[in-house]
Amino acid sequence: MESIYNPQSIEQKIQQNWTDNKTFVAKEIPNKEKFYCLSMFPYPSGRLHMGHVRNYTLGDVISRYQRLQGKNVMQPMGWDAFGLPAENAAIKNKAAPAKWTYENIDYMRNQLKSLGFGYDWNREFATCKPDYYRWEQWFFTQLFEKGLVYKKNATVNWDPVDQTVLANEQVIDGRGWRSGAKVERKEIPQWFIKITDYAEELLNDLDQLEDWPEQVKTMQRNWIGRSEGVEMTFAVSDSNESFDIYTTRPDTLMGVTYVALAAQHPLALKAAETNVELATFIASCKNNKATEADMATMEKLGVDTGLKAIHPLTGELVPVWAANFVLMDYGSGAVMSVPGHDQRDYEFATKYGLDIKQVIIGSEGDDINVAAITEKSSLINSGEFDGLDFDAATKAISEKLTSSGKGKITVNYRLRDWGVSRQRYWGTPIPMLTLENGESVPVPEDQLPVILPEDVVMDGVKSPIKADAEWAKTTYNGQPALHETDTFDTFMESSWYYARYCSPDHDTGMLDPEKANYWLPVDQYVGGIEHAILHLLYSRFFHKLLRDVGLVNSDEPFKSLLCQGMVLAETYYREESNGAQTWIAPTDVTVEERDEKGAVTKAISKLDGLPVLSAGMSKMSKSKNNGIDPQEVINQFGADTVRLFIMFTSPPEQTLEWSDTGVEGAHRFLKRVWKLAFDFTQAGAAPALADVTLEAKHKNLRRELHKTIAKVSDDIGRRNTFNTAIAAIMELMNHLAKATLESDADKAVMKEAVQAVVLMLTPITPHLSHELWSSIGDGGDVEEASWPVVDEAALVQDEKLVIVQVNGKLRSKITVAASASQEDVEKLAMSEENVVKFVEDKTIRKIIYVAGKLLNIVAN
RNA sequence: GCGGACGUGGCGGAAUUGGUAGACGCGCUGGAUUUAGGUUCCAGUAUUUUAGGAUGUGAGAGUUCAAGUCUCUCCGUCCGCACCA
Repeated sequence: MESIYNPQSIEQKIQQNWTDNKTFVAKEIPNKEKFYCLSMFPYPSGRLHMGHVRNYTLGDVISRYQRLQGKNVMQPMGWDAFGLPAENAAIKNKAAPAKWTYENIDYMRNQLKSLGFGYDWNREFATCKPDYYRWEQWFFTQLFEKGLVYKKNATVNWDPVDQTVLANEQVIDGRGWRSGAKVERKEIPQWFIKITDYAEELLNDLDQLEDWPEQVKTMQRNWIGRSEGVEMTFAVSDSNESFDIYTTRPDTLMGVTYVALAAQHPLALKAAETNVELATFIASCKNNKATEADMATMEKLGVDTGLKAIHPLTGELVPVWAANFVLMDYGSGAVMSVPGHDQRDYEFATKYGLDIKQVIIGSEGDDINVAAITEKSSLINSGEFDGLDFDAATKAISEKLTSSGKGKITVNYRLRDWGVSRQRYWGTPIPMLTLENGESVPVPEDQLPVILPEDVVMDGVKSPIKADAEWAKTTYNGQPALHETDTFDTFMESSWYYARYCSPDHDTGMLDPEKANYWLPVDQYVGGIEHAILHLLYSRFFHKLLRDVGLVNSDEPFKSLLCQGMVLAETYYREESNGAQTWIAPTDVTVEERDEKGAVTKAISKLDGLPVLSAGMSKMSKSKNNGIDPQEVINQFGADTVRLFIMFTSPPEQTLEWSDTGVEGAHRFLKRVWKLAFDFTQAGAAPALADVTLEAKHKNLRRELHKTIAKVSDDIGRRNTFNTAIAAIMELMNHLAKATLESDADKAVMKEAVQAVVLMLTPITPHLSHELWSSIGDGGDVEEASWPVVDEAALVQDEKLVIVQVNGKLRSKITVAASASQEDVEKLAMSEENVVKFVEDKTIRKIIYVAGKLLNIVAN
């Protein structure tokens, strides 16, 4: 072997070896424990960024570790290939989105290969290919037949820049998640999937996901937003109209002094026909779609509709108001207002001079003249319900409403049905037809797939399949019909790709159920926290849909979930004369000075030598120009160094701060490992451990080794704390570097240790380990080797270090025989000079002994 | 406003079951090698000190023989949701 570690000369060769030997091609093997490890597939944007590298390194380390554990591992990779950036790039480059996408895929595939990830490339697919999306179209028509799909003319979020509809989830702070444009409201026909039919199950099944981060489950619970309450009907006085309201506080029903409708409520709209003030108010609400955060703090405004509603229990008349804070799409778009016991209603009532009635006893200090009493306690001023507490009152009142047919107990969800229509070109065509009579029918199965033409010209305004009037024309049962020209939300493709990997070439169905049920559920899913709600909720929903059409037999798609943190880097800028900031890439900056906190106080540009300002650490991004190109680091140090640095610097869920010196440190460590292995090969043949006599130093070294094996196995296999696993290997290396290589026993122990180090590093630095194993291994490739086993006998200590404390303070450390009794230890401790000094003029009150570990003498 | 996570050296971080606080790495200091720089190797690196110790994990209290770890109050940072009736 070479004496010097030279990653450039080995990595490519080894990657080729993996390809040639089909090392990572996975097959269903009955009676062998399977392990399906999946990292979230990338959008083919052009180049890998450091976030991808972190994500995929985590997945690869876990996969390779499980493989060494003897499991049948499947780790696939593919492309989330539909989406907006391809259209934008196409407009800019005057090329078709398909061409741009396929070129990016080719480039990024090579990048992934250069990082040495152990993917089964036979399973690769891109979601923009008809042999993938045809099954998505087929599935949608199945959902239509099952009544889980409907078309609705609805107010949607309209992104004026991207010219498309956004799902609620794609609106962030009132702006489009990609364009950042202020979202407007617009009414157009949309296709929806009834995810709300599965709300209860999506909520309840979160409880079985023991290996998901609590944070993600909490976010999903809040997003589904289940609440229990009562729905009741208020009749409108002097008319035959009525409307429903929803409340979670039926106990306060007797305190209702008015009701409030959403501005868009049908009754409000109708009343506005003869009420100019109301019409003006409704119009202003429509235009005033501020950001959601602003809305929460926005002034509560309303207008009296002039209508009177009849209280369902007392028969009293209460005024009906239209108010800007009532949401049309939650509950029924109307609320009963109890200003005495709801702070928002209280403020509204105070503002408009409406009655405030107390029906709940407050605690001491509460004053209905100052604020609403929102706690739950006993009822007053509520007639027959006086004295009841919240639960009893809720029960009694809802029973009374139910028996008189004026209300019922209901459950409400914050979750809305999933609008899947997009007015974009680069997506899966929605497989629906509009007949001449206006009826919508699914495209018959024998006419699927509806193919998206790839050879198109983007004009930047209209989708090519909308611009070409001929494209939509077709027939249905001999009658003229038109194809839907909208495409699916790209979350549709990513909602089932994990299942398609099990049988990517299956061409007679969406999935091959036998293969799908062999591999599913995914054992370990790795991806960004930004998908905590949308992608992960939709995938869970799709899995249940797949189950309900008999394609899979599990309830949940992802058994265990790991969400990696962001990658940060130093950020530098210059203040321009007009006040704008110009961001300067950290690779173009030389740091000259840091303060005692390590913050950069002086830095200059390498390009012009003039000073630049530091903005500290922030997420690697285009806008801050602080991305580090993985390719450049790979070229300089090799893939293994990048992988090691990323895994060592932070625990996986935390943010990772990029550091050039840290990368060098990781590289330095690999050079030391290489040197140790090289020196070992130069020392001559090593005899078997069984054939040598071990001295104390050998036993100590073996104990360190096996302690390390135990820790690394636990850290990687159970805790997912790769950083501490690597630290333990480094610590072991520090011991090994000091060991001599002279006697046969030296060599035998070193052989065991070097082999274990190389094996333990295999998941993290697979190229280095592969190469070293060919020189120091027992034959065969390291990918086929087994994870080192802890030798319990080597862990046994003849002597133990006992910490001696006096009154809880460390006074001495003594070494005792492992068999020593408490009495022996006490005697030894009492003979320690430093212990005697602290107890001699005191009375010993108590002695605490933790066997073989700690002795605490309590004295005063 | 609601929910969640977190707060430890110059920096990233470790301490898994309440039992030696600061593993490992970076940086820094000194030394060896070298014409020099770089590389590599060795030693040191929480604060303070009268060199015995004392202090120290955001602040304050509490429980305990023993608290970074458990309890309470407060402060701060980050993330998610946000007029949800």
